[in-house]
Amino acid sequence: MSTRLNTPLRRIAHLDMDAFYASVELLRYPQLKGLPVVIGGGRRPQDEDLEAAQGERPPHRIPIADFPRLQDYSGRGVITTATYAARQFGIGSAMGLMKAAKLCPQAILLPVDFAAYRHYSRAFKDIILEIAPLMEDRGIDEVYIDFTEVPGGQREGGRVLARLIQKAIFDATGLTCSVGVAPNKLLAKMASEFNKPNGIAIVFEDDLESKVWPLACRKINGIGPKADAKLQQLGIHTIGELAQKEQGWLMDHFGQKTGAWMFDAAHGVDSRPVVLESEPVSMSRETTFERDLHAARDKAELGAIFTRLCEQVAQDLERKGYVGKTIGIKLRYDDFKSLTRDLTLPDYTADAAVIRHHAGLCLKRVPLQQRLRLLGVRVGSLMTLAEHHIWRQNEAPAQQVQTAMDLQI
DNA sequence: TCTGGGGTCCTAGGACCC
DNA sequence: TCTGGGGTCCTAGGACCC
Repeated sequence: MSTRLNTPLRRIAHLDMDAFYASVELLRYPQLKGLPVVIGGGRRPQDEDLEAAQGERPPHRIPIADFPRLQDYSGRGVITTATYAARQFGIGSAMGLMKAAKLCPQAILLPVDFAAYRHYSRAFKDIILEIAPLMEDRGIDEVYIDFTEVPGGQREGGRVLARLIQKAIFDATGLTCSVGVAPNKLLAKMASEFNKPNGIAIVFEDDLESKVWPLACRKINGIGPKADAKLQQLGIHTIGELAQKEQGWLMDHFGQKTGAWMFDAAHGVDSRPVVLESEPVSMSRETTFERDLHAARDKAELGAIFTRLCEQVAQDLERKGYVGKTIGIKLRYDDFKSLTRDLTLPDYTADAAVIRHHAGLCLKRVPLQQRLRLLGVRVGSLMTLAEHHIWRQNEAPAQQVQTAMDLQI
């Protein structure tokens, strides 16, 4: 009994901004509220018209008729976000814009404005950090928060604190979010979907059977289309059905690690901590061409794009203060098949010319008869500049000795 | 009118070393 | 001479997530 009083219940929150990109756009263009709006695609001349129109009058005064429509778009690109009104037409994210245009040609198409989304992302995260300092960044519109030791974090299972954070974010930005609070990240992530939008869901261990087991396996973060298809084939559709299987049986079908993990997940078991800081493992840039390119026939164009990608990665590394020693390329052929090649250097670099040279060597190891639709450049095995400084003092002299010995032989 | 961009983690085989 | 394992690093591909 005394342990119960002294040890607070572990309460982890998952917070997810509601239709984030679309909501940010609606702050700017409130006249579009309730209309089918789609965000995505590459830049087009119409986007500049829209920006020019903004220059002349406040965005909220731009007449709806002046916005670009899906039917005016031509080219590659997918939907990043669609408003609920657009989803009514069967439009969903990751759908090709051309396909979406057939479903709802009159939908308004806005260009992606990452600078704006990043600004609001920073803003809502700063607000959370002021209230609850143990926050894990999970991308532009999601975070986990450890409520366990935060004052008020235990009240009503976390509902009071969740409400406070929701209100603080809304008051400062006008954006709404959904929060799930549960004993761990796995359950919190599921719970944040329960009452979307602008909702809160509180889950305790005892709620597993009633609230989690009826859900589709796909709702487990980590079970994607492939694993789900395999589960379906085995006659397993819900998390409850998954939980009925023995761990050994799951390990036989999905491998030791995945099987054990699935078993735990189905039983609501997850001991992953909330991670406050993490170092990047790799940085990359890639681009899909406006039309498929051929290595020989479009050599100059391809070469220029390749060099630009290397320069961008080098810039990203430098701006963020990293060096890396694994240089890689990725390409996608016109039939959508992709492949990667990489090589590891003896020393770390962030130099565009060094990256370009070794990415070029990777490219030589790849068949180039077929047209390409995408090219990418990646630098991995990253290290911070500070770490690299120390590494050079220890490792580099050892390598020099090695080289000297090799030379003697 | 198909199918973006930027990531992480896992697996698996081969090289190489002890 | 034959027969082992482990451990680590490198490379390629693939699943998954936002």
